[in-house]
Amino acid sequence: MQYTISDLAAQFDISTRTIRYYEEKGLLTPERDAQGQRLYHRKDRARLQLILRGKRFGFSLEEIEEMITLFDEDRSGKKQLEVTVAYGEEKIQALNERIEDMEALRNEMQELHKDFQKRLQALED
Amino acid sequence: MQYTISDLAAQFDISTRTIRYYEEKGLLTPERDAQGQRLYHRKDRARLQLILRGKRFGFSLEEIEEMITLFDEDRSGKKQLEVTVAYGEEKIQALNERIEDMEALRNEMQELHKDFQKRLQALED
DNA sequence: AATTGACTTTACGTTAACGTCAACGTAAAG
DNA sequence: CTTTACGTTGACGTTAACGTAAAGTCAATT
Repeated sequence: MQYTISDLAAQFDISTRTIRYYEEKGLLTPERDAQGQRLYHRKDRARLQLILRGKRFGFSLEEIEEMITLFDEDRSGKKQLEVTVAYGEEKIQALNERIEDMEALRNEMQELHKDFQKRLQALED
Repeated sequence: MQYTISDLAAQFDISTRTIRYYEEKGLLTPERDAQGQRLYHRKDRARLQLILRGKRFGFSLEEIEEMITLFDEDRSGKKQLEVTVAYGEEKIQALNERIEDMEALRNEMQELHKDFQKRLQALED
């Protein structure tokens, strides 16, 4: 399964410029066909999806790059593996905190929402 | 309990410029003392906290403004209440989707992390 | 053969979210 | 009374993350 740049743009509802920009920044490295056109495969698509997901949580492209290259390179040496594992744990922990934080926000909003619903009920009686 | 601008800046580890910027954009409206200095109270502090929380999830200041004014104004009329309640439900739903999305990201990272741990274990035997 | 459509690169433009600097006011401390 | 610390309002600077326009390539269609 392979995609052209506008295929991906359509799928994710972003501009081709955006995709090329991610490549400029080193976040994507698609193949090229005989005419020099970009060819994206399953793996490139997954990467793009990760990028967009990260963006939705307020991570900068720089942070996202860190996160995806973290588990992407050949880290065969033991030392390298140790660093990767330790750093990965940090990142996952940070993610967990963020999730909790977001749940707190949702709960706050739900409380407020309940209040408003009550007031509406009172009016409807 | 009241705070000066640098009190808040220190508490949240942001610059005073940032706080003034949020005021420029209408997100904060602190009192002024006799000398024209900004005075922040409990409610202002809570608002700032909400703003910063929203930022961490990649919401723009414009979106954040929407969310905080949503439950902030005097919406006494039934029509107003209905609109607020309906809109609030939408926002909460969006938040929930975002939380799920974030959990998906965390799970992906955890899977990768496990792989690396296994490879490390294999080396250590 | 000419047009259409999708792609390419290069380069300048734009906006949000601040940083930074200048010039000034005020109040407390030494 | 001067210094120090903290506040104020402009106003210009900066950076990330794209938008947009120009000029060209290539393959398929008319």
